[in-house]
Amino acid sequence: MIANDLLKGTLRTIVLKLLADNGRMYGYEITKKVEELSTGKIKLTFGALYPVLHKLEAEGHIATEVEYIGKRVRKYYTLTETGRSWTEQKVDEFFDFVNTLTYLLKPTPA
Amino acid sequence: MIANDLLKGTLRTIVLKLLADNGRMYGYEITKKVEELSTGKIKLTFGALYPVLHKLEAEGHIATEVEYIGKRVRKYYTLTETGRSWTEQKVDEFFDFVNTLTYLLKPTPA
DNA sequence: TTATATATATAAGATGATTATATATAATAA
DNA sequence: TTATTATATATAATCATCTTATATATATAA
Repeated sequence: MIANDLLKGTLRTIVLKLLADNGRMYGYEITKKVEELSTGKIKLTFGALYPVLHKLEAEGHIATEVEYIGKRVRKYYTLTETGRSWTEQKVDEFFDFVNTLTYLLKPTPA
Repeated sequence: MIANDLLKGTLRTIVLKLLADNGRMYGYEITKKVEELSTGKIKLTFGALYPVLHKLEAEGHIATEVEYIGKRVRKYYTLTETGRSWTEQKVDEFFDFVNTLTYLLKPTPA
């Protein structure tokens, strides 16, 4: 049984994987990176992103460091130990889902 | 920009594609077929399926025929003309989404 | 005759995303 | 120098979708 959250919550997986690949990142940076990597096809909205980041933090998957760029606050996020293994798991789950769906949507049986 | 409904609403796409491949089907049959094709990995719930079927019908993508098996009612669904082209579009959109996400989640850059 | 499978349907509740709004600094163009 | 755009985070209202629970009824197998 595929985790239902996968059907909706790909956002979490994307955020986690970006942090796994790029070390530490801040929210705004994440939206830019996703837009860049997807050649504009995916644009994360802040109303979705920040709640997800706060939730991941509350769950212990990511940790924060606050930095000041001039007078402007910037919150950097990094994966925790548990966050790292959880990311792998989530990415695997996603590809499992894709394989299943690809099979369902590709063939044209009798 | 990838359609946001894709991130959530793969259920609609699955239902449409099954109807495209198998001609006419009824609700219960669809759940069984999805379970079979996904080797038990995806189990559609009726609380999700029937509202989707009703919505697709209201939108003109599918049409119904009622049949009686003994005394039991069975509602067969078939794609309409617009439903058929819409299905193609939805399936294409899904694979576009998969390609983008695969790129996002696969590489491990610097 | 009792449990399971077939068959459809809706309502309550949870979750997740969009849109709107708020606040503030920094950089660039007019 | 002033207006606009980019940077940066955050929350609330709203909407769509999915899960869980519930209701109803027939057919079949143990």
